[in-house]
Amino acid sequence: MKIDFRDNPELMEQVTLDVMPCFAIYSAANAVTRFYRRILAETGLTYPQYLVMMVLWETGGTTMRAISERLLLDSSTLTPLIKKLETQGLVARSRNREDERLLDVVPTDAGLALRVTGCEAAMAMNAASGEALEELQELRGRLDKVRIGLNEATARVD
Amino acid sequence: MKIDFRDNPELMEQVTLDVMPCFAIYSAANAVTRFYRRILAETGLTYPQYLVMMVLWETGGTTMRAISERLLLDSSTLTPLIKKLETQGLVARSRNREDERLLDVVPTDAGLALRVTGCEAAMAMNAASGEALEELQELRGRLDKVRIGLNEATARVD
DNA sequence: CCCTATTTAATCGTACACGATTTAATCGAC
DNA sequence: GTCGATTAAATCGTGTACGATTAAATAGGG
Repeated sequence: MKIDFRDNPELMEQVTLDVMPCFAIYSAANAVTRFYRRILAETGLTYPQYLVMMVLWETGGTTMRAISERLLLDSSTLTPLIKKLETQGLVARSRNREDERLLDVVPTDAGLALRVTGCEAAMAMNAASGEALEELQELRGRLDKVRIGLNEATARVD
Repeated sequence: MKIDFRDNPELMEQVTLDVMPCFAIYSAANAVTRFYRRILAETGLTYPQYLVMMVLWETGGTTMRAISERLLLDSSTLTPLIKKLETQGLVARSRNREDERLLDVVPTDAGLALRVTGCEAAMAMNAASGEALEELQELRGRLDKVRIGLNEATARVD
């Protein structure tokens, strides 16, 4: 099963972008953020900002640590992003009373008010994909498995 | 089939990150670039740079315009990226003789030499995903359909 | 042939991602 | 309790993505 491309250089021609699932994932992700850019324009949210708001809508407010675990993004990505949400008046940031290391992030009324548009955006993206909801859920399940496999393989090297 | 969340606010609770295929795509794409960061470290390539090299390995050299169409990335992303590949000695950039608007991009010997490692990286990513090749191809097909649907929907607004 | 419309790269500004490092708070073994 | 280890955010540097704009080259109708 192990292929040595050095011994069979002609096999390299079989490895093309067209058959690489990683490129399909990468390219679909770019298409997702492009799509949401349009549909979220009225809210002023970018797609990653929208994901943070999703977590806050679901939880009603939580810590940056929890957002980081949920979205698999680290503090160096989330800190400036959440600060921007704060300046837009959509969230409030404050240190946690019990543990001052933690940052509480809570949606404001203005932030909560965007939830309707947010839900409509999610439905619009499902519709635009041209796939049935059932197929999309199957796709989602497979992607989750791939993501877990890749992240475990990446972590294993540490 | 059309849902008005304003009339049924309780339905918004059904719209969660867990069921959103867009988040699965986005998050899997982050996992892909994280995984390749490790495996491509020895080549000094980032994942997007690797994709450009894939196009050059397949074509033997082409124009920026063709790379842009193949990868669905525009010149504002590709120009600095390909300039970096040039300073790393992996590609040569030159204006096309027939049409001076076009930029020819050709792999150097050093660039061609990375192809073996590049093919091994693609195989490693397939293995790390934990899915069979057949499943990965099915996944790829579905993602292609979703990407096309999303990009058409995004373009339709123009 | 000329002049406008189109096409292609490049440039600029904004916003992610993430590795590496720093700082401050908490934990825990003793 | 104290101090070294751990944890959480923030900071910094590098490298994408992409909309908007610019500059240069080509195409094409009169």
